[in-house]
Amino acid sequence: MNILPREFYQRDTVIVAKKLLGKKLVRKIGNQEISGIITETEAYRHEDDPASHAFRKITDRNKVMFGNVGISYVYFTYGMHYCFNIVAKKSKVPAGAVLIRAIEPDKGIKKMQENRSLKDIKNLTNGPAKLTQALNITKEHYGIDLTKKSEIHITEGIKVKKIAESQRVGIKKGKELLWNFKIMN
DNA sequence: TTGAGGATTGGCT
DNA sequence: GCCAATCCTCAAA
Repeated sequence: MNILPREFYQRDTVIVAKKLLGKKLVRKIGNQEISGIITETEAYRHEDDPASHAFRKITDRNKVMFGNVGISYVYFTYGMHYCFNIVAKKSKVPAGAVLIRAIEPDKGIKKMQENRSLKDIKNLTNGPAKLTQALNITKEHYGIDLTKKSEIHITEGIKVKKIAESQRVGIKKGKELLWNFKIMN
């Protein structure tokens, strides 16, 4: 399966968020492979988006959002959860990233069940902090290049028939923007 | 230097 | 439906 090239992420953040639906998120742990199809994403941009971590200015945490595209942005929140994002923006814009909110388990389901201490497949990776736990993604994976065949990368996946747009989840500002995207297959 | 709050989840009522 | 868990980040003083 082909890894998505850097240029894929060199477009408007909202476009990339939609295009990432149906793609495959692959996590390699030693010689084992865990993967899932991306089924829900959200776009977070820059100064036009008050909900974005990059809204105010560059800091130690959000600095990768201002850097090269196709890089992972992992952050820690609520004292117990990690969320996984991919830096994506057109070249004119200084910052932006796509939050991966849900995936559908593909390979390594048994390993995901171990990581989550849960058997129920439909609840394994259907939330932003659930999928990082299932794929064992932590702040160790902050700033890694997803266009290389490393621990985490994104490949071509399935065809998407229809995309549903809605308000983003769990934010206070910027709710009027319909930048949450889900697969409707 | 400090403390308020967070792109969430799961368990309990 | 409600709320605790839990700790890192950043804005404000």
